[in-house]
Amino acid sequence: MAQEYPQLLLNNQLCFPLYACSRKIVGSYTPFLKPLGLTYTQYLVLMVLWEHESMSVGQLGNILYLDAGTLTPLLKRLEKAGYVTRERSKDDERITIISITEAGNQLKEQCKDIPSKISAGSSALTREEAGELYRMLYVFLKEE
Amino acid sequence: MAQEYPQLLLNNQLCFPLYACSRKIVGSYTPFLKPLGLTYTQYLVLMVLWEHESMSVGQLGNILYLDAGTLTPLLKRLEKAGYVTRERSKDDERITIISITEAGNQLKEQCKDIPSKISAGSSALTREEAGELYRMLYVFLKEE
DNA sequence: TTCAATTATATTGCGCGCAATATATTTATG
DNA sequence: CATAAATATATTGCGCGCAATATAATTGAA
Repeated sequence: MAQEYPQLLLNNQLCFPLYACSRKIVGSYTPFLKPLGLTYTQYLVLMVLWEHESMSVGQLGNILYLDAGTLTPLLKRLEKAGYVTRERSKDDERITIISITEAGNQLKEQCKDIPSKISAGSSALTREEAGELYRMLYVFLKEE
Repeated sequence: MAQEYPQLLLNNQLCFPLYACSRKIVGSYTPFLKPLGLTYTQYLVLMVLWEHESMSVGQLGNILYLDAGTLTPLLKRLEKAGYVTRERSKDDERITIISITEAGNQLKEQCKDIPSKISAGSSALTREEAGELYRMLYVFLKEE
């Protein structure tokens, strides 16, 4: 059947390649993360904590664009694995402070070569193009 | 804590903005799709069927980069809603043929203005930039 | 022709991702 | 000071998304 509404064609939408691409690239981390017992989202959380050491659930959510419904159970799994601690702030009992543990910091050593292995496979874009892509994605992210 | 491995900084990775961006844009469809009782992925499936009318589960998966583990339950929900039918091929009983129904085709009328409403909110990129973004995403998608 | 390999879909299990709601704490207001 | 509003996190429910496994049909090779 011919499509009388060209705007409804999959190939005319920016959203679909973005969605498919995101899943594909996130999936490309699995071979490296699964042996460590990590998911991609857990890896993102750890990257933030490797940089900042300690942070509230809400701050983590602001940085990663995730809410407590996603983060709370994920953080409990990381806690159970021994990579983070969860404790209520003394100053404000509403806030839960997440901190990286010694074991969590040691994971960094096992993860430090992952980015280069990932980007090795996706050399189809030049450095400039990748930079431009990065910039455009942040235009969307920062919007409104 | 300073990060001794700059490649592990969130802001140095292309994958994260892609992942966050994808979720944000997919989420922007919700206000339009939820009143119709559809999810974004169901909407993608319907877009393919509005164009092609009838197709196997495997073909749908090839187009949308999704596997039977995702598609089978999703298609059963669309069947239950009356938007598609699922029947085994006469020629090859392994194949399940998905076909759009009358009711499924009528949904097209209610969806035809969604793309313009979505892109209206994301006018931060010029037409040329959007085209360039689209092209780069497909470079990743088609890779290997 | 028989049976092993291949193909197509379905099922199971688990971790998101997010909307909606609940709970507890803090802040603001009268 | 009492209490209503705001804030931060937790819980619940549901639909993906995907790996792993299962099932059934078809194809291929001896």
